[in-house]
Amino acid sequence: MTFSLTTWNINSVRLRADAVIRFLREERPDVLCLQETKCTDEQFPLAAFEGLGYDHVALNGQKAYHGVATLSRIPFDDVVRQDFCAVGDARHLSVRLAVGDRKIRVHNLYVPAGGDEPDPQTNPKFKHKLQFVDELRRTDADGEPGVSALLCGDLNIAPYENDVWSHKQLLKIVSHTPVETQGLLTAMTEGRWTDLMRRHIPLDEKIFTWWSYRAKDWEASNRGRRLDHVWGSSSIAEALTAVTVHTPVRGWDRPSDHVPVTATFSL
Amino acid sequence: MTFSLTTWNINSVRLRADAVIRFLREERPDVLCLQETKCTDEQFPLAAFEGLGYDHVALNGQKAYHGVATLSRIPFDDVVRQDFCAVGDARHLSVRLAVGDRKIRVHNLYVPAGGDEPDPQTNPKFKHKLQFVDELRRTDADGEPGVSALLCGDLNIAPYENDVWSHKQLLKIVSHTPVETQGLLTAMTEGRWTDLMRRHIPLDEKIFTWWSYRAKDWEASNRGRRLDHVWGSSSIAEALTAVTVHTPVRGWDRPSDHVPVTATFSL
DNA sequence: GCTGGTAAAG
DNA sequence: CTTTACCAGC
Repeated sequence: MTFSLTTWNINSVRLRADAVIRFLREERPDVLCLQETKCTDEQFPLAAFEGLGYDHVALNGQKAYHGVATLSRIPFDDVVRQDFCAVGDARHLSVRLAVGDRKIRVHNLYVPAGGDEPDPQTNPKFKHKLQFVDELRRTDADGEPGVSALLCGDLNIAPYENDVWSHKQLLKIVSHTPVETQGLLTAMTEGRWTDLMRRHIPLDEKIFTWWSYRAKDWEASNRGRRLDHVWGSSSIAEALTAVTVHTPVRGWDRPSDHVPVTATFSL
Repeated sequence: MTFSLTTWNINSVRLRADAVIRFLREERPDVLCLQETKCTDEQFPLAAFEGLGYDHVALNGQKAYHGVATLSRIPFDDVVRQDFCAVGDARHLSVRLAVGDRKIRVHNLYVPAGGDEPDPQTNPKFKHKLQFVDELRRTDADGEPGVSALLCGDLNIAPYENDVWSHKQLLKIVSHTPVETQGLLTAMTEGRWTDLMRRHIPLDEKIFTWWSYRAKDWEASNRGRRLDHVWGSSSIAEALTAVTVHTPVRGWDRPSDHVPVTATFSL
């Protein structure tokens, strides 16, 4: 039995509902985790997604900023919203569902971007980001007995050298500074998570899931970063069969700056 | 010798420089008075209008709001900017030019819209509008000996019954309330102006120069108003040969909500 | 630099 | 409905 999950920072779900529909029609993942929906739960374009088979939708939205949503073909046993850093941001949503007799917890996360200056003393956004990642250490892949876990989303950190177009040029750029990359890898390790994208694609191969809107020709310059991630508990990591970065989506009309990433499992 | 003048609320001259160029190429009025340029004099797209023969440009702009500009094929003898209501708004610009041996003063005006509620007690925007129109009474068509005068622009008032799509339905709507229409007609009379559009087009014929952006199909519903005007001193009113409301311009790509109005004279 | 949402104005 | 400014994000 296969199971697939996609994570996608959609950068306004209202503006890109059509892109979401196209993606769901073409790829049909079992679960789609969206970040940066940028709308309240009331504003979420639920009607647009009807009739596609994604009858189970969990929302954690807020006005204008952030916001996460999980759409699923499989019903949820449980929905949890965690208020990281207790600031009231809509940045986390987890659901539990059952695939056959396997229970799976799916965390959907949107880590703060962190602003421009990589100094927690002077930049409160960067401090917030570091605190968020620190708090993420407590999210345990094996926290629920008998439940496998997946954690995906826009983590806004590119931890490895080949997660950015130029390791050297980005060492002082927020998303690839040592304090962030170390923090993220620490959270991953302490939480007993496996980086599924890197389990499938070797560390010496570049992976990008995000290309800035600033570049005239994102494809030609290809100055991307891997900001989006899929992590799994050991129990589910063993079942991973494929990871797909949907790069062509960046070339769609009026695209998000992030592309979807799909992990597929044989359970 | 013919002379023609066009008034046009352009609703951002930067966004619609191409429309202005198209209009000038097709119609070639001697003078074009623009309102709602929505830019400072530094931001005005002067370069875009080069090579069309409109070498004489007078500007009274401000950041983001209001702003008037007069483009001319005939040089100016004089330029005056009047600060109506002494609030520092860029809503007036007058130039003087010579056509043969006739001197003409051309006033270019953008009267405040006045907000939604037609009550000067509760709505300061409406109070401002009424004060502006009151001050307009002092603009005299015969103020300069030996100089004919034209006054044009977006006066934001539709004074006659056939200046709106429904007199009855608009009596309490700002732009057609009795206090405004009476105020405008008083200013016209006291200033010894002739309504040139209504000299050419009889009062029992509807004239519209503006259609709301809000209507789905402006042409089908045709719920317009005559908010734009051309007035003249008696001396030049006698020379009027035609008035053209350029209605098709409302159907151009990404149009202004106002269309140009041209008055033509045989001097 | 390009994108998004908000808010005010018309 | 449209435009502008402003703010935030990346």
